[in-house]
Amino acid sequence: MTTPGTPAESLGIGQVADRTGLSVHALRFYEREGLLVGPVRRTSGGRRRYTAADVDWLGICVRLRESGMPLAELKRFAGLVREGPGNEPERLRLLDAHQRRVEEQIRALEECRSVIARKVGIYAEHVARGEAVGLWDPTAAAGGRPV
Amino acid sequence: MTTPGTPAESLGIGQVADRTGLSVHALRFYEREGLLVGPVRRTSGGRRRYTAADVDWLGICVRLRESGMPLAELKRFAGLVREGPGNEPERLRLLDAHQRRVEEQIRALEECRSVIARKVGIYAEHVARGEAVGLWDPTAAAGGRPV
DNA sequence: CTAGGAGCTGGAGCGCGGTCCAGATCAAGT
DNA sequence: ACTTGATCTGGACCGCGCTCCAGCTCCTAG
Repeated sequence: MTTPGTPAESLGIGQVADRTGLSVHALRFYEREGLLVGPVRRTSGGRRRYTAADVDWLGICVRLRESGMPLAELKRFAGLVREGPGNEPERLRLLDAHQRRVEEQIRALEECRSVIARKVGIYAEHVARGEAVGLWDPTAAAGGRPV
Repeated sequence: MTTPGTPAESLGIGQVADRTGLSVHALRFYEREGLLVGPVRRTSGGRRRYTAADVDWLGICVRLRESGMPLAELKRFAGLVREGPGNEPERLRLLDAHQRRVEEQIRALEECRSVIARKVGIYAEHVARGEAVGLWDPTAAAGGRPV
């Protein structure tokens, strides 16, 4: 698809920031921290030029981060990829473990949601009743928890 | 031992820590930060005694925190509850807004999960069939499959 | 009575994940 | 040439949410 070494296909840091949702600060930070698979190419003037592959990788980084992977682990993953073929089982273990954590997170969030939804329901009812009656009556304990 | 022979209706900070999953440090911190609805009762010796209502409230705090509510907002909520009846609509708005954020989080996580699951699938396939074959060369990134 | 563990306070410190600043350089438009 | 804006580097700094420390007190078990 892309002719190797074609500079026209590369993006500046600002454009990459736009596309990935990361700030330019974060992009430089990630690079410094070794979260990228390869070194970012530079123009003669020293500006970063990101390839499509760089952007793809950053997209993955964003997903992994969004789902709670710590930078340290992301760094480990980047390291494995950087090493090249041979460690796929390890990459798989890492991703798979993360996936399980994500599933657990979703489960936990759903539980939170249902707890909150119940509270919302209670308040909605109180509010509806209060507005129907006019004002809430502080003396009415209403037989429920105030929370 | 671990369990002081204390009256049933109130709990020491350690017991509350056990029941809520918060550390004793966190419990004292939350109190200092005004995240509790009322002041915690004390023994004559100055030790905290938590009521069931305190523990209930802390349970809610834990859920809200787990689902990403910042302490500042939790504090605001605590403040509203502390004020007593009259501000239910505001409490409702707060909880409802949070609930929506939680739902958005779940959505985002599910998207991440599916992206990750796809990667896991790819790696699983590679690992299953590729132990003997050279898989993918990171240096030949141009035009190659993304990681 | 004594020992040892749980709890107290105020305040310092920490890990994470960036964010921001200063001061310089590069690149593009007019 | 000049201006404007994007980008560069190294390092300082920040917000959040706790966590830990020192030094002391309380309280119960043996």
